[in-house]
Amino acid sequence: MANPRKSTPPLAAQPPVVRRAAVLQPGRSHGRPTQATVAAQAGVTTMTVSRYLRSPGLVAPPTAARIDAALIETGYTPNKSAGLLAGRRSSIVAVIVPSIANSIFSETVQALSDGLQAHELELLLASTNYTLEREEQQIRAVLAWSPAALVVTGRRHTAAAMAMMHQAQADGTPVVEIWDYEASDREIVQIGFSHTLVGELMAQHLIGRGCRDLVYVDSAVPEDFRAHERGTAFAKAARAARVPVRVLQAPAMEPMAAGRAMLRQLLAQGGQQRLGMAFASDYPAAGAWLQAQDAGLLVPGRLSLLGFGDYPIAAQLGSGLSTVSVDRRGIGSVCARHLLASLLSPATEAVSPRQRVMLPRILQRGST
Amino acid sequence: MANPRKSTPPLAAQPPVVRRAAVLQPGRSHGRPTQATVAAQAGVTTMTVSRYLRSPGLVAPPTAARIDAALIETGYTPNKSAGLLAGRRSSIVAVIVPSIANSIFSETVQALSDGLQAHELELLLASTNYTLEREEQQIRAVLAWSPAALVVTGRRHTAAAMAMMHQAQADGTPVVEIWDYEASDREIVQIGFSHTLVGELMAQHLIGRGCRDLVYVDSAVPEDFRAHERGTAFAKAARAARVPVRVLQAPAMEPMAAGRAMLRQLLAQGGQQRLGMAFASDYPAAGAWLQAQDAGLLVPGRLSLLGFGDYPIAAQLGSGLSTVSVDRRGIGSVCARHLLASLLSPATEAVSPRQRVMLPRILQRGST
DNA sequence: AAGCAGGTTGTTAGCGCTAACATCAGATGC
DNA sequence: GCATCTGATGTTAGCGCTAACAACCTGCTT
Repeated sequence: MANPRKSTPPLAAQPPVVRRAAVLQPGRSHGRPTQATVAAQAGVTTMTVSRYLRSPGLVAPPTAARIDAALIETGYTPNKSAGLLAGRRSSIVAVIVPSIANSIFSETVQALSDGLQAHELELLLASTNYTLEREEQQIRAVLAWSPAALVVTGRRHTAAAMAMMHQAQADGTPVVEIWDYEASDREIVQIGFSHTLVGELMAQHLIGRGCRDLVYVDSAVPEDFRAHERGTAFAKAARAARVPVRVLQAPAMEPMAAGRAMLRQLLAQGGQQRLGMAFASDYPAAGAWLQAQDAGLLVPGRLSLLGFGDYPIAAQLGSGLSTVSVDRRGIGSVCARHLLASLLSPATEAVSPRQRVMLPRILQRGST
Repeated sequence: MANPRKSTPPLAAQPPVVRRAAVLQPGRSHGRPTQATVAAQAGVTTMTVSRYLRSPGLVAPPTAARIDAALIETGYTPNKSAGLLAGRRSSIVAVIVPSIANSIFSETVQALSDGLQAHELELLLASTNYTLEREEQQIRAVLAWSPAALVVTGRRHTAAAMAMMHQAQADGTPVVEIWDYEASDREIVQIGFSHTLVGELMAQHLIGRGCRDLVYVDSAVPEDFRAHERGTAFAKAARAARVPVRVLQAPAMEPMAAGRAMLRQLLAQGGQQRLGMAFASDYPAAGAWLQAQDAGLLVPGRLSLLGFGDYPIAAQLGSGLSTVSVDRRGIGSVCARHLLASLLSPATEAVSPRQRVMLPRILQRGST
């Protein structure tokens, strides 16, 4: 835990935001109606209002009706901060992903959200922009809201982040890592698939389709460890099969444009063999596909293209872009099930390890 | 002189990994270290710890050092709920968008987030999945967290949602509608552009490029009001120019596939004129582009295609897909600036109406 | 020497809500 | 008729933190 602020701008001690009703009672009150307002209106105590809101069955029908009327009349909005503070039961599940925009995670998040919604759990979503440092910050930030559970992406974190995760788990907050599944001695639950396996499958597929010159176009993002891991496994598998292989990093530009650029660059270098290119995602693969088409290159005769992720675009390109399909939604829904189970009965592990491993699958289409 | 009167090191006494003892003190405490834990450790009162955390300059250096050490040793995590409750000062900006996954909004959200980050404001993001009812629920839900500001998408809402927005605004919480800008008598600040104008521009562009048979392929989502609005304006402008026009709803399938399907359907119907198709987004337009290519159709000779949004894919397709460029990031950053201004000085409106209107722009590429 | 400014820390009193228990009717049993 | 139970509501005491102000230190006037 680092200290919150290092350098001290002595006068800049101003709070970032002042949100107060302009002129109010001497009291510190918000101005908004509270349970006390409702209670007064309905002629009961706040406890009865609270009780009615959280378990209406315990309140006598006539009283309930009065409270109901008062709720509407006052326009009461609950104050979750107060509820959380007093009740010590959180309705928040904190989820930290590398990127919100990236649709590869958004489907998982959607599935997770769907699975939790029925149980009145809300999602607190944060993104790290693919940096571990920012992830650490975000974990710290979301923990300040005392979430009921914490979900992070991948199994690589800063030491401080790991410490917080373990601390949270020790305090009884379920912690889950998604989008990865690799043997480890840690006690954090993983839900995902093996990126090593994906890399191997990709290499095997391209070799099986007759490629004798392999290239893995790696993600340009330094901290996209999962993409790198697929690349490493890809290269290893290729070498094991005695097929020449290169791992090249995509240029740091828009992914489809990067795919185009990579193919141009490779073609400029010449080479006789049937070239097999595997990509860190479908987008650069699609870019390369379009580039190949513009260049009049025979796909898959001269060039085979294999993407990753099974994004919609892969199915739309001509005879289709081969890709690796992973159960993005599955990760989210299994995660939801796991969390619900462990929140309801902390002792048991309701979702078995077997259910937490997803199996990646090669989707062969026209490009290989 | 850190003098621990309370000789209870609460953390050291805990065994390494135990699921939060059910056998804790009779108290209702969480178990996690609080400011009181830190204060005891540092030999000061909680107030001094609180003070140090929020304005370090007010604490004497030696004390600050002791507190710093205590913070690290205890592994203190702040409790935002308690802080919010006591301080009545929120660091949350609630943002409600139709879809998180949809990259059209994610860039705006990203820009907004970037703009707020420097001021220690966090984003509470919620999505409506394009239904007004769900939007109302989400507004209700986020208001329970007493956000410092509320940002919603578009200008159509349920009556109850509108009531909550106005109530919030009356209570001093800035409320902003993004992604739309149309004259109205309400007092909610809008930041965006006129979708009517976009529709007109699209029609004019296609007509200008010689199309004499126009089609607007509308969004399949019933509550994507902004797409419908563009379509309505498109049709109106075409009729004004005495050019035949149809507005067709895309089939409810994956957007690119829907674009393909629409073009197939139109071609099956025949027609001699130069066809001009405008789409609700670049994705179906890209689908149609791919379909046209597969069918060997002359673009833009026989068929002109015009997308919306200027997504990356538009630039990648052959000689490019013409589209409408809107300043997605701009909406977010102007919104951030506006919120910061009105949070700091609620009275003034720092961002002028002129700055809040974005101008859509036709981006002509190879497809028209 | 008393007074005073300015910096540093402590005290008190909540914020809005809820757990745990207490209370008090009316209904039931014998 | 009295003890007992059940159901409905109230009372008390916080949750962890912070606003407001009080108290206490220097060091320096006057």
